[in-house]
Amino acid sequence: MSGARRRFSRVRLIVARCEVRYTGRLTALLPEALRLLAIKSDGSVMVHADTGGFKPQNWMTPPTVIEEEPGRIVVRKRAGSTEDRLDIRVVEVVSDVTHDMGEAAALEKEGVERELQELLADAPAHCGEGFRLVRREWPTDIGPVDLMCRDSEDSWVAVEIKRVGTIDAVEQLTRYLERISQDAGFSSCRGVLAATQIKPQARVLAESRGIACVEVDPAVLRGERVPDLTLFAA
Amino acid sequence: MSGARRRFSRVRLIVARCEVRYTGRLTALLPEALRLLAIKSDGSVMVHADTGGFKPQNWMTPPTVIEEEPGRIVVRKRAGSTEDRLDIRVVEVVSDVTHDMGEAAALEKEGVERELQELLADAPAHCGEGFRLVRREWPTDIGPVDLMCRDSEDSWVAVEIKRVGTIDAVEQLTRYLERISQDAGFSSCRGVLAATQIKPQARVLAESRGIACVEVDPAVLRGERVPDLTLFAA
DNA sequence: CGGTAGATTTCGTGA
DNA sequence: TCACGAAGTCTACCG
Repeated sequence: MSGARRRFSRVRLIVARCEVRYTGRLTALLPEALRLLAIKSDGSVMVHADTGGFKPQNWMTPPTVIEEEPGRIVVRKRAGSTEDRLDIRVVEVVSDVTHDMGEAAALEKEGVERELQELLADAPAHCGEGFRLVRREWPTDIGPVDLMCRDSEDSWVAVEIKRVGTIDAVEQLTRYLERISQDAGFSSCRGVLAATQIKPQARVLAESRGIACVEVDPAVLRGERVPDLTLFAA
Repeated sequence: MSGARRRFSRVRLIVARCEVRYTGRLTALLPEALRLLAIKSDGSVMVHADTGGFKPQNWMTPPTVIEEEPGRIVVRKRAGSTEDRLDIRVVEVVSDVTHDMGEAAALEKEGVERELQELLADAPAHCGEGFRLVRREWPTDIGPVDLMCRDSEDSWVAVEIKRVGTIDAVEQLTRYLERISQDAGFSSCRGVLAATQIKPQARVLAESRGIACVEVDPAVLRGERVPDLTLFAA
């Protein structure tokens, strides 16, 4: 079944003078100009200009229905009770090619939050002195705590891990702590925010709520780099 | 000066079998496969597969430095103290075309939060009966309140405006209210969350904190649509 | 299918 | 330049 879909794996690239109108969550009009249209086999449609970085000027994400007739391409998509719609009025086609693409292997990433959580689960002491891991993804009814630990005095500590620690992360951890502390035995549970980078305002908010902040370096956790000696200097 | 730059307004499209490695904020590897490379004249580089929606599998946003030699394209970019780097090992080129693009006119948008704020500033009564606007973007030291109003009993009301009202919006408004209520004369200030759509969980959280929720319809605010009569029925 | 959290978020704006 | 907040965020995951 999925093999059958693979056969249609292709990208169509159209360079054309066109006007594009989007109606949906907002209304947007791209006046007539030369643009690049890219249509993927999964139904994605992108309208690119020569500038503007990685973001298309206009687009539609799958699942879509694409209708084409001479001088006109309409892309439609259900969006709740209404409909998102991309109307492309094609004035002149400069180029229109379709390329068959083979099966693309998956992207391998490292350095995202997931990996950070794995590294800190293996070395919880980087979150605080004497920390021992009790459980990763400790469940609460409003979502899982990234790491639940006990500290050197056997007190509970909930650790929230982010790549970038923002106010949102502090709010999230605060909600967990509110929830956890309602359970008997956890009333004294405290919180630690561990992140590769912690925003100043997040730090202020966290510390005003008694939440500790720890900046961690993934390279150090991976053992690729020797930690800054001053961290351990007496 | 800007005219000179315009002359190089173009997009280069390469379909090639290649392997792509990104190192920077994280490390990512795309194994060898047939992919679409798009290089814009502003220095943007995108690596697309046939699926995966509007987001490239790998990319680099301007400003970049692009170095090319046979079988290899390297895209580099300063990122703080380090360097972001996209290494493309090109095994086989299927197609390599460059298209000149004219000047693309600017995009016109409406319907975003900004417009909603303007509309509600002109008609604050849609946020609550008898509301009068005192000030838009009322400053606090943790950020501006969207609308500061007084209600029919002359009490202060802080209005937070969102397109979609989520838990985050409730948290944000809660912070403002905490901050505002520390000032003499504002201790009784209450909060209203106004949004075109309010998520059920956000509504529950808001109401548990005494924050009122109001769903507003931009079309009605613009006078394009007659409001649902049941809203005003006795 | 709806809701939540993550993202190389990107992108704009104001200090 | 930095930091924060919006975005047609998009996307993956979980219920």
